[in-house]
Amino acid sequence: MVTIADVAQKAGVSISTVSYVMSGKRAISQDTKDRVEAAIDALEYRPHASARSLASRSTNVIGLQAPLRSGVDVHVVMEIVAGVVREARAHQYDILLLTSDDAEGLNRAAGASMVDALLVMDVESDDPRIGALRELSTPSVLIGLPQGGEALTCVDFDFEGAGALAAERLVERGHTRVALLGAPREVLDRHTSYADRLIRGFLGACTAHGVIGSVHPCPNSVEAAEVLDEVLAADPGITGLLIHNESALAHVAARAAEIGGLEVLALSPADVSRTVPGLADSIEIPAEGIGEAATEALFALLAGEPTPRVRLLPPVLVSRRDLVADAASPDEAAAESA
Amino acid sequence: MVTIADVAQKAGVSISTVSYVMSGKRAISQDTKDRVEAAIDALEYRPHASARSLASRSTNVIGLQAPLRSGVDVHVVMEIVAGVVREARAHQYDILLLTSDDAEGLNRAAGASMVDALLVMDVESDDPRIGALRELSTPSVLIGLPQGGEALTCVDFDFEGAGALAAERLVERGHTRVALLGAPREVLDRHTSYADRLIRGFLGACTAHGVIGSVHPCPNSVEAAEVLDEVLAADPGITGLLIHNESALAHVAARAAEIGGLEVLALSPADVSRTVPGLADSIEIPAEGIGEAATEALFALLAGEPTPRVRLLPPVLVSRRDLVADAASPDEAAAESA
DNA sequence: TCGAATTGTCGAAGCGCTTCAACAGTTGGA
DNA sequence: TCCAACTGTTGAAGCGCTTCGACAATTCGA
Repeated sequence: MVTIADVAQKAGVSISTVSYVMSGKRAISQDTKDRVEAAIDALEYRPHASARSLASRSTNVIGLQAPLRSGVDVHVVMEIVAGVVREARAHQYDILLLTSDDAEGLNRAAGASMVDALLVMDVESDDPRIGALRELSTPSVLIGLPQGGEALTCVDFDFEGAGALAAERLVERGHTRVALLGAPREVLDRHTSYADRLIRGFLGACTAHGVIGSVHPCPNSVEAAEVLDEVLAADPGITGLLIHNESALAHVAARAAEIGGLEVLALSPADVSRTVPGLADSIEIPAEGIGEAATEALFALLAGEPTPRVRLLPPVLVSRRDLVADAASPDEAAAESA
Repeated sequence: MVTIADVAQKAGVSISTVSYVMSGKRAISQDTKDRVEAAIDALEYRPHASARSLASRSTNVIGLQAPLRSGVDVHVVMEIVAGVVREARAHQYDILLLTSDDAEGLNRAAGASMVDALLVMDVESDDPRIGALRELSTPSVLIGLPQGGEALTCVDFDFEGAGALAAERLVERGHTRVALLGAPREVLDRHTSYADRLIRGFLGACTAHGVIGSVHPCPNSVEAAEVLDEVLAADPGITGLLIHNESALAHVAARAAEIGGLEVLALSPADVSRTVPGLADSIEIPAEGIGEAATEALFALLAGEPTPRVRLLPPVLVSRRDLVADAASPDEAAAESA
């Protein structure tokens, strides 16, 4: 293996000069710099990561705790991870993947100084990991917005705002009974932060606008269509739907189209909702953007810059009304059935 | 931070004794061992990963190059990654996530001694990374079976065998014209190893049994159903289908049920095919098992144990005929239309 | 009962890097 | 002309660990 000593020898300078050329922490004459860089290139020198980290007390690695658990929306998780990795690489950082969803993984990575910082996904309301993170001196950012996470930096999509925006949009389109088909039951039962917040925003806006809203868990499979049947059987007055379930979206949308007289609003990553026909409006989850924003926040923390405690990416309603045959609004549905 | 010196002092022994207690590389009296372990617990000592790796010349980290690129089946990728992580953790190894899908990421991780070994997913036939890996002295295992990968250890599901098994099963059920709806076009165009092999196995078995088989790219969306329509329009004699596309599976199966007279065989992870109604037979992709097997192979390599160059996990046909109303076989279809 | 083998422990030499303190050489203000 | 202030470079001291060789102390075969 080629070490810094080899480079120094080849360039005819001392080891420390090579180090200073690489880090730029001391002024070096152009001439010396050139010789050192030539030697580095010629030898294909790569500094030994552990040696560097031992001496400098930083690893240039971020620990990412990503859930590979059941029920989560793999598509969204992957995009968030992609955003994290991209942003991290832009800062010369690498990602250590931690998948045990407990505090132990965090303690291990931080305790062994394997990482400079931690990024934690899929945090639940009242998660034991929050306490663990608070104990740690390692900086961290949560992707999510749990209760009890006050002292930590949180970044997420504004699910509460999205729920409200969706409800308002449905109200605006004339619906008076609306339903949210969301995450599968196991996710709701875990009180995953985003699911809770979406529900709160949706029902809150329904109440505020005096319309009747209901919430239903929804499996990640074709059975979602049957859930829609059940929901409509229980309340045939429902005409507006918000779907927040990537795997169920296409099935529910298809069934809704069969039934007719329904308007479906999707909450999903853009590339998912775009492939589903018949969706006039949708709210896009900027999954990759969440990963990026969280990583940015982490770097700000690492740099000691002031960072807002909570950053929520705003929901944006995207309309494809001009591209798609107008979906049923209640009036049209009434006209049809007349 | 608490160091090995703190532990040594607290236990009243030398630093090297502490090290030997932890590694077990030298005999230590039970008494001393107990005192050292008590000190470790009391101080919550965690060895500094970089210091350890610098001294021992090994990192206990595996670099995993996982694709976050478009078109791949995120579900399968996630499961493979989960299998890798689980097996790695069982050996006290961590995973460094490399997502740039080029050779540079591999060179960087290996060159900087960040990893002890490399695991590379989603390898294409004739992939430039194969050459890079061969140059490297870092051991590596490919998940996939590319052309030109001869000199490297490869682990994968036996897609060729699965294609053949599927075709044979369809033949056995009496079909004489069969079609494979597979990966989206972009994946086929890339000549991703698994897609190529599946096709080869499928068509090979068709030829061997004298039935007519065709292959069609299939988008990851509801449009897959339209592809089925087109395929049947072009050749109405087709009665047997093999679907290898997680996102398209439910849509194609649903359309096939509408049309009637078709038998659908799925090739997908068990938890995906299980949620789709009307699938009598399926071949399960043991995604997590692939990750595990690949990681096992990597550890064998690392331990200097003899390792087979290629390991393919065998396809297994799972029948739910006893659970599901029997899907149409050509005879029944004939009976129906009569 | 003696030397050889075994057991348990320790000191010290690195692993490859960063960074501090020091210093030679140059510049420039008074 | 002299000294203060830079500029550019270096040697050496670690960072926290592993591991080699050495060495007491103990055990054991003859």
